[in-house]
Amino acid sequence: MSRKATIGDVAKQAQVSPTAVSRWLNGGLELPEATSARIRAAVKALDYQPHAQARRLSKGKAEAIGIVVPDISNAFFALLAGEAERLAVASGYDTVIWSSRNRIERELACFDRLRAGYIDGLLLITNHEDDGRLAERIKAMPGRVVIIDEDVVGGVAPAFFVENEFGGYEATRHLIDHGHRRIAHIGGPRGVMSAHERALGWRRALAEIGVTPEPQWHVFTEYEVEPATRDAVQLFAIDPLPTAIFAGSDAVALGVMTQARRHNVAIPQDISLVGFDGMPINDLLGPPLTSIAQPIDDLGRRGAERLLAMINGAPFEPLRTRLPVELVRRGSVAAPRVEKAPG
Amino acid sequence: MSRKATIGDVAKQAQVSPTAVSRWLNGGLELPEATSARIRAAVKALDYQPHAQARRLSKGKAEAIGIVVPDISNAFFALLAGEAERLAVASGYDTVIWSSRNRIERELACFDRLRAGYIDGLLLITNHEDDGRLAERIKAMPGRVVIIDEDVVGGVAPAFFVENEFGGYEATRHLIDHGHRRIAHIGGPRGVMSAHERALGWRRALAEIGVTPEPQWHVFTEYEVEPATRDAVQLFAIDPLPTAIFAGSDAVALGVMTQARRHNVAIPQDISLVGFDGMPINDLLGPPLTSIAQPIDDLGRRGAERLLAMINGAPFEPLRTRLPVELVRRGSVAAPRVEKAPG
DNA sequence: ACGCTTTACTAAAGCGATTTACAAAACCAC
DNA sequence: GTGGTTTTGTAAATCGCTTTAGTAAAGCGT
Repeated sequence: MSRKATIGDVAKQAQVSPTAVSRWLNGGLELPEATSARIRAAVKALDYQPHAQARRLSKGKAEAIGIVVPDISNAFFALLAGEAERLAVASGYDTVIWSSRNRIERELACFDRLRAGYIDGLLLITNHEDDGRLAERIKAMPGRVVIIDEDVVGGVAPAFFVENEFGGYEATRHLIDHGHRRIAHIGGPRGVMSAHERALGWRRALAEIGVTPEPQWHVFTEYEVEPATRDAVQLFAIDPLPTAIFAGSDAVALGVMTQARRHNVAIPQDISLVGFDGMPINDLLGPPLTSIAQPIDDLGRRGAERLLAMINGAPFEPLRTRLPVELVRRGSVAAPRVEKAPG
Repeated sequence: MSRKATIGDVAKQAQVSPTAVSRWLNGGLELPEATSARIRAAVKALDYQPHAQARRLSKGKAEAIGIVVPDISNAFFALLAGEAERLAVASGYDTVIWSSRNRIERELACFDRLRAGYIDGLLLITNHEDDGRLAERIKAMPGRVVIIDEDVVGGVAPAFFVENEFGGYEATRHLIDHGHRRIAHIGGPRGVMSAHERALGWRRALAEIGVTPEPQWHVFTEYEVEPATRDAVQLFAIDPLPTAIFAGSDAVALGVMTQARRHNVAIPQDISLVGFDGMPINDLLGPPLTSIAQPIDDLGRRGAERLLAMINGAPFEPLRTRLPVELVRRGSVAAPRVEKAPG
């Protein structure tokens, strides 16, 4: 079994110099048909393919971008990453998807790969509060990073978020419109922008009807099914039970649904529920989950677009873009069984 | 803004040769404490990190593996890839996840990356019938490819599958045990091993009770929600309606559930349903989906394990390993409303 | 037939590491 | 103080490709 063919082998077989082969292949050299034909034939015969590392070392570009997601087995992130990847591939870039498991060390490792030239740019999707290290790395690589979905405080980079506050407001407003007043909220962790903003929207809607949420109405958890399932228990310990719950993400809503089932609480008969994300599967849940839909595709696509543009020389402007959200009505909201008369 | 530090910069600062730095960093050189301290200091001061492409070119290894999945936004593959990635990372390997969108050209492109030295090995998860090209590529890279979940006919490589036939049998048997006899099957595409085997199990169970399925009882689709939703229509056109359906995957079952809803058919009251995969979310569907659970974690883990072992010199043995499946009872199966007396 | 432009290439210098082969200095035994 | 060994390194080749700078030959106008 012979070694892989190099550009030298091709050159020899085509009776030209390696330079000629390289330049011809990369489109920088016009050659008479006879010569190109010989090169073409040699490439074909030897099944030549440039060595990726060598090519990249030489060019000083990796022609690849990285996408960091907290957890690739979370459907939301898988969708997001999938969309970003689709765009990158269409632009001729390789895509490396990393699952950080929400551990900052893993995220920092991705920045190392960026610095190491393994990738040209990074699409960062994080899920937790930064201790300053992420922001610092981002600052160190201007024009190489785009932030999606969740903020990194002090991270100077283009960013694409959704209208979290408005989404929280809409979700709560929707519940209020059905007659609810005792509306609890289980959302993402403290110190995380999206969680904070969604909770603000929830508070604002409640404030509009003169309701001040009691402290235990607000439960903090993570944006994943398992922690949410664990923490959702607290909701069912509130006395009197809330008549509705606004969950900070669909994964969190899944956790609430699991606990509701365990506590023999029927949704929406006993408690109404609104999620946030608008995952396609919501339609098929029992009951179908009403949710604030994010433009997941756009988020991934526009993030990747911006990153590629910057890599290819577009000016570095750390703009923050907000994308709209939309309430999608399904089956998890109904009027409350019995609602106290307002104080 | 200064250029990234190279090994030469470190060497200069530490007053030694680049060779010394390289060898010391890679553990090949014992140095007196004074010298190592200088190198350590220089590395720290310059925030030195070896250039990935250069290192890889030099070493002739990429220290990375690739994982090809049909669609990363499909939860089953996301879970599988996530688990394989976890293991690879734990072994110090980078992981590149590619979404092939089930297009063979995209899969072949991954083989090109393997040949190009961009990765050291490939974990192949495919979903469709091969036209011979995949098998050929696999053969050309012995010891570099491991196949998971779905066969590539003629692909000579270690492979990890599940007990598809037994799973199909169990699923159908479970329905039969509830009194069903008119059991339809909507499964994966023609020419795909898992689909074929699961259907065989279905036929065997039916044969045991003397039932020969009519041709229209067997619907072919793809293992994705959207095509399955489209094709599931055929099931609801069968007259008389089957009392139960065995879906070839949970995604397919989701499609069936969608159509059932549209046709006003209640699961499990009007029709019972069994899926295949055992996705965690099945618990939260309406109704919770009874399904044949695959050991997804094991599939990913053992595949990655084998691949890494081979990359590191373990002998190449193209063994096919079968992993067990297990029926998980949830809420989508009930006794039929009315069952015809046996012929 | 001379100079100028165009055509059709090539030599050689990188890219940033690793690795092999070798050497100066220090140490040690006798 | 001589020969051998160990310690502490280094010079230079190498990986496979790209790219800059340049040249020989052909074509062309006059």
